Amino acid sequence: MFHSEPITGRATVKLLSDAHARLVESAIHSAQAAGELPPFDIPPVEIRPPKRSDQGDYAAAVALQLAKPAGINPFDIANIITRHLPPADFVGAVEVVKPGFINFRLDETWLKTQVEQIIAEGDSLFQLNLGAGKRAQVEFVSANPTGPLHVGRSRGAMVGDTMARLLEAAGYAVEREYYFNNAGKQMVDLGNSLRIRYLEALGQPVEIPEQDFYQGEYLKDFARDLVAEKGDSLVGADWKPFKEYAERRMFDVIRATLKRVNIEHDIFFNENSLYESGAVWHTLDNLRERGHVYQAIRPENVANDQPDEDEAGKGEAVWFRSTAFGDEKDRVLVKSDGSPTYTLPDIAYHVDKINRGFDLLINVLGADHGAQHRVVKYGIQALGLDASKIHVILIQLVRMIRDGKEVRMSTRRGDYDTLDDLIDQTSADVVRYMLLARSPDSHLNFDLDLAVKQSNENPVYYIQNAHVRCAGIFREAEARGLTDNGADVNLLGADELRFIRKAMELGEVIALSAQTFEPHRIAFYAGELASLFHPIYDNVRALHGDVPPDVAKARLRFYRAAQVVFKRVLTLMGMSAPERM
RNA sequence: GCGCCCAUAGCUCAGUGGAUAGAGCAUCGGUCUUCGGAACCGGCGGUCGGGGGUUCGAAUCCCUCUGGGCGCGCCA
Repeated sequence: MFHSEPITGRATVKLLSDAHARLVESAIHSAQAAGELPPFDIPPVEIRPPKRSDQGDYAAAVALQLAKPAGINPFDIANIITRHLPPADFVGAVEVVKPGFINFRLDETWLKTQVEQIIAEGDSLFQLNLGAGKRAQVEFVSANPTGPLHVGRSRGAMVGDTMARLLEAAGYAVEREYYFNNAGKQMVDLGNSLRIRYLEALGQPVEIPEQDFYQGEYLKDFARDLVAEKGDSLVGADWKPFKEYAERRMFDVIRATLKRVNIEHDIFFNENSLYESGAVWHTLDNLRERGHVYQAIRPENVANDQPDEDEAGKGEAVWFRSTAFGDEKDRVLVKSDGSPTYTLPDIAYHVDKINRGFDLLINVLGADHGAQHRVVKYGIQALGLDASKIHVILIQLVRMIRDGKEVRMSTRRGDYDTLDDLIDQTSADVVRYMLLARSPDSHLNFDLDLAVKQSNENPVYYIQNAHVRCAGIFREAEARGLTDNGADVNLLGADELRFIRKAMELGEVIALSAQTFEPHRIAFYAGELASLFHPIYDNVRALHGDVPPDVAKARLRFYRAAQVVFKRVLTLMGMSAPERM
């Protein structure tokens, strides 16, 4: 039996779409109870702000959906629902329109009270409890320490960190994790590359290899420092001490770079620890016990009358029968030489994550890893664990555009555009925004020329300027000895309320982003908010013209609230909220 | 060949099966010179890649074709 609870505004209503939906559900139930609507299962009621403002602040299309199951025309259904709507202080006018839309208008008096509410919530504005008591982990960046972060990786960094911030706002306890491998051939190459640079720095004749050599300038810097520290004591050493030194320095560089864009990971997880703990082989044993593994020269389910050329000389490998879970082919877990492929420790890693008790695991990966993560999920399923906790945000690749042409990147060749370079040329805020403000599914053309421009073509400044303007008003107000203390928000006008309406959608943006794993939404919302703000700033003067003192005070109060909203939104994007520009 | 992603204004891109598809830039014209103009207002600009289908309703879901990106290792 549906129990309708009184719905009140004030401090409690943070998700207005949801609140309206509950009103409608309640109305349908009571209409059914009264016999005005026939019994039927109520579909999920979805309510959201319509595109056009003359269609209300929140609109419901349920009546259209219900026409068939109810056997009544949608316009009548809408009217019946409207009659049974329970009272709520945030609801103003309710209108039923043509085919059967129910358009809600927010109550203006209630809306005005939200100005004070926004100011009271401050930095925790629209802090939700959707994830209350739940732990989420976001794994992102996860670049091996072979070089500085380049721009391609950076997109995942911004998306991952913003996702983490939004999950925090939704109420989750969030951990940020960086997974890395320091044991592979890449790292041997890195050690050898530094060894050569070291010898070079000592003035010894060296030959720069054509292959397997990292050419970046940073290794020359490391080499100089290493000479200063150790002199020529490492001349006879192999790659190992160089690899260790390079790794440590590289992580310092990477961490410092991430710090510049307000990203700090809680945990750096070394793949190697999975070997040290035995987790890798334990995972394999578990898979074997469950019968998902077999030993063979080639996968068992391919036609074997024609052996592959490259199978020649290879012994038996250990295969994971991933086809049983929908994979297109089985995967090798252990090579014939006895060493594991990347897949096995990756599965072990995710087992480890799940065992750490997270309710939600988010992986931010580049599109080039799209196939790999599926194999991991199959592995998790094979082990009888809940793979549905794992959600992958697959990021399409970034193309750097300069002078209208694509700029190719390669970490190994050394002619990449590093994230540090990019920040130097623009700013941390510009980089964060431009890499965030795109759907992950969409390829991102990063226009270097535009990013460098500090003009109105650049949306970042437009948004931040809204915050700057609010701060400016209060600097001016202070200089004139004015305050917003004791303001009467009832004196606010329609322009200001239009902004407050939009501000009240922030909760939905946070909730939706967290539920759909689409952090880019906040970036577009920020732009919309700013484009509502600037005209108001121009038209609604607080300190200028013949504005009555009490009205001026109320407007100051409004700008106080606007500043809170912009600061919150900018912070959610990991950007600064400057007071001046 | 197979799998995943993409195709929306001149450009870069939003768009949770709903009402007349939006924004920024570019372009053309206007406001205005300040509570910091990195601003405001208006105009121009679209057969949502083509074709079928599902639905009361499709840019959105399904099929297909075309054109792009990525992936299809006993690499990581």
